[in-house]
Amino acid sequence: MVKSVEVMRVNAALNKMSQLYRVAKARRLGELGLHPGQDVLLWQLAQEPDGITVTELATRLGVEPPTATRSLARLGAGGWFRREPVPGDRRQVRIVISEEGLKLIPRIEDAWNDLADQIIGSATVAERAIVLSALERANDRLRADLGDEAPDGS
Amino acid sequence: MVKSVEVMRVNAALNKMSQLYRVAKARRLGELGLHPGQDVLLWQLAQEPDGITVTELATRLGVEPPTATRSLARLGAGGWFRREPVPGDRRQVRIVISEEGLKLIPRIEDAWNDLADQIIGSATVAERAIVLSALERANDRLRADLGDEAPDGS
DNA sequence: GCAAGATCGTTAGCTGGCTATCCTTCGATG
DNA sequence: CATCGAAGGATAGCCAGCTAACGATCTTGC
Repeated sequence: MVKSVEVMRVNAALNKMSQLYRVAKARRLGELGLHPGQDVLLWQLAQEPDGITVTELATRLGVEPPTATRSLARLGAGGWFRREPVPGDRRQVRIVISEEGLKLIPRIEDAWNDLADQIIGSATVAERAIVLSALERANDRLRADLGDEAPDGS
Repeated sequence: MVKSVEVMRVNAALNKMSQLYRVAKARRLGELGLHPGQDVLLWQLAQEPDGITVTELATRLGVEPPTATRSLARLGAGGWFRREPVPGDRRQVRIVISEEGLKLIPRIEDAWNDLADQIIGSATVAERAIVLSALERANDRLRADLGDEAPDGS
């Protein structure tokens, strides 16, 4: 078991990080007319030019299907994607990113770049490697603890 | 500027961490009849036996006052705190934790311990030091970027 | 002493996460 | 071929974060 003082600091740091990261991202994305979460959604759509189903999208986002449905509903007004029926299965719908949506991708990636640089840019190469591996290992353990196996999507 | 591949991994890891940490915490807190966020709120109240104002609470939580108001409203039904008028200023209200609320604190801290252990327990002492310092430095930079100066509360 | 500005807390309305539930459609089984 | 279970998507309701804006109160300045 880890020391208690360390635990409190880790807990505090994680809580803050969780929140600050979200707020900082919200600010950057606001300039693009996007809200937090919509960036990852669009980016995932951009990875599959032929489109993906709602459930597949939710899985890649690491989110439950209802959340994906609602995000799409909010985002729908922007015209950044279209819905196409899947031949042979009338239950499914393919979500396909539009031209307008594709244009946003580079700007989204720029925003991510800025943020990541802000967060780990001050660390040395060696430190970054340790932090990154620690982060990914922590995620693995959390995932295992939750009995979940969703790929880490974005 | 950090390399792009690294950026993607950091971004992915942070997004996931943000989410997994919250879900894992939700599970632990659910056993105590609490929702995510309410743990930190109660813990902060416990740090000041004489109570604090809503605005002060919000500041310590690193949250906006309306969020604190609503969290208190939700939590109010549980009887974990009471409201006391502030002599000399009828605008303010002191939120004071109750006996019942105080009883939850050790169990909350236990939950945090479990989580932190799950996250950084597998790292060596040296790695933990690096990760912790990197996390705190990242938070400082994010805070500075946001032009905010809220103390990191919990 | 009165008016203008600042501060405290609350309410309203937006976003996004979750679970539970329902409807439609597909598949598998009798 | 008819039914019943499984799966995809959408809906409803809960929690929590934010900004904008309001009434009440205190403080400041004239």
